[in-house]
Amino acid sequence: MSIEATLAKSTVEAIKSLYGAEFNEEKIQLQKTRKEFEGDFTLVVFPFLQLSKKRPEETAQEIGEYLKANQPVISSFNVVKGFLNIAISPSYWIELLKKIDSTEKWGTTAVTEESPLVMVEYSSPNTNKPLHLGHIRNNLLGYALSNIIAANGNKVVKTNIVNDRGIHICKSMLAWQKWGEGETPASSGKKGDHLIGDYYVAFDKHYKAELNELMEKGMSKEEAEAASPLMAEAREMLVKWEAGDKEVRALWEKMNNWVYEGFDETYKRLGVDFDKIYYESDTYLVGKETVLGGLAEGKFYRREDGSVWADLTQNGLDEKLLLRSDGTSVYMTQDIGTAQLRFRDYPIDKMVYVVGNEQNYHFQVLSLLLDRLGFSWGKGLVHFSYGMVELPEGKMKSREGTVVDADDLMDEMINTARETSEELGGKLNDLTAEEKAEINRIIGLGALKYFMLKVDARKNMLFNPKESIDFNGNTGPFIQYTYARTRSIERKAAEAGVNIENANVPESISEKECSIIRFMNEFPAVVKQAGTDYSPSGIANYAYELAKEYNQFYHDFSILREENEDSKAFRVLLTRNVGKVIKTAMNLLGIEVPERM
RNA sequence: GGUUCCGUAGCUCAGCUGGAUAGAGCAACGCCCUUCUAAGGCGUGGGUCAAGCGUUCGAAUCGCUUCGGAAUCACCA
Repeated sequence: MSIEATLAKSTVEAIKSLYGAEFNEEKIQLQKTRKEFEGDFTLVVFPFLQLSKKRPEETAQEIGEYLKANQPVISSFNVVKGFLNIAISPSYWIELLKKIDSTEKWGTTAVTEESPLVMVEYSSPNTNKPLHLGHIRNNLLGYALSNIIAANGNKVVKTNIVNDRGIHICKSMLAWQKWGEGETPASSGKKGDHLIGDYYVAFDKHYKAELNELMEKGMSKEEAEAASPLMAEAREMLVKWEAGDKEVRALWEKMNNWVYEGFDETYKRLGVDFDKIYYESDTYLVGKETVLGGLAEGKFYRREDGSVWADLTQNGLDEKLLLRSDGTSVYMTQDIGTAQLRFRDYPIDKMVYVVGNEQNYHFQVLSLLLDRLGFSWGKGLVHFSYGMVELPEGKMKSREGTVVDADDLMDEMINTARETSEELGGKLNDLTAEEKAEINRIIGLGALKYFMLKVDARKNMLFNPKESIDFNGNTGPFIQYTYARTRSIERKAAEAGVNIENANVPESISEKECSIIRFMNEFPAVVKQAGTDYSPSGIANYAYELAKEYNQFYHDFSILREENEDSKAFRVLLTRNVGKVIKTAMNLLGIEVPERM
């Protein structure tokens, strides 16, 4: 039983014994004691006043005395107004530290045969342009979330649905045909996704020019858009694609493969991966079948023009189009098809979609439709809805060239890490170039990842490219730095022959040490909370707090210079486990930690 | 207009299942490297928790209203 549960249970007994009343154990308010007061846990006694019919101070005093008499782990208590501050004896914390040390994966729950299967969809790129800052947030959140869900004892299947078909792809293809002169990633040295992205931009440029020309001739904007020969060609290409035209399909495959090679590189560098990838070119027809099946069963209805709709007015929503009058699929149809295929492939208990908050409505509808179509997990699907990444000028706009490219940003972060470590007096000078590069990569990407993950996912966040991402303060590198220090202490302790395993328990330990162990005591609850809230930021902020706590300890206490052998061993043991917990937390976020930096 | 989300220090963000004097980091200004890694530590200044009303012993946190901002409401994806 955890210490908190023990205290809560004991408090219930105290209420019963002192006031002869029952009190629901779950309603007991036990919190961490604030720094400015003495103690480890604080019991809020206001809720008991009705039962005690006494003043808060008196009530707290009585309960405190009862607890102290009945729970040997309590070393002392004090009362401030209606707050009962309870101090836990150091021996308890020492035992806990040993337990943490001997628990292989402290804070995580093992997966068993019976564990539910959770599928997490994230990333979901279009194949017509490279990944940008918004995708970075998506990928990092999705990956971290998958780790957190897995750490809470679930089987996790990470999946990616690639939007590889549609008019936008045809635009790139057409532009490449017209102006590409056979350019390939190999011939130009460009990454495949960037190459295709350039042609997507080229299409837009020519299209805009064409519209302007037509508008100068007196057409309205709408008329010009309808009359644009370039757009007509793109549409024609899409029709050919859908008809399975050999030439178009071959070009499509060739160009998409360039993009995939580019994406793979970016994913690898970001450190994310997938267990199963779906392609919309495979799923959109399945969606159509499923919708037609639903139509036959009377779940949907057909309008006079032939289009198929779902009536969601009884759910407080509108009517939703599922198939166009020409029989082609819309976005929603594809998602239904993808769901169908996934359900065939895996025994899914829960589905989590990591998709931006701009699609809240879409997922509300999808949930209802999947439920109506008989998917057991449809109703309970989770749309992990995250906020946009904004620039100081507002939203990123590809047309205005304000998009922050994912590859460029990663390059920049790693460069900055290198410059910083050189400025700091070349602290890595005894390492080989490869070792240095590896550490700078870990730090640069750590800064980026932590920056993206520490803020509440559902909020829009601001990224200022000019001010860039910090390496000081509440950052990834600070936490990594703290970890590197713990590892350094461990190495030096081993060299000095400090005997951790068989050391005696020191006679006394400091408040700070108790406080750090109390911090580690919270870790399993933090992981659990992050799992139920789907909140990587909870883990991120915890890692920072723990690192900060240890840094203060590190500064104020001699660890290896401690005279008393037992104390020295104890502090090294503490250090080792702080490192262990930091590493686990960071790995849940998908952030690597360096052995030194 | 309907729906949903957001508004906390100059800036970026924590805190939100109601609890003590609202916290970090950045930026500014002091101090600390012959001392286990200074990407660090300590200190100073900085707040009408958007505003109002309500519920309560107690509200940044819950409810209602108003004001700001964002997203969405397509035979686009």
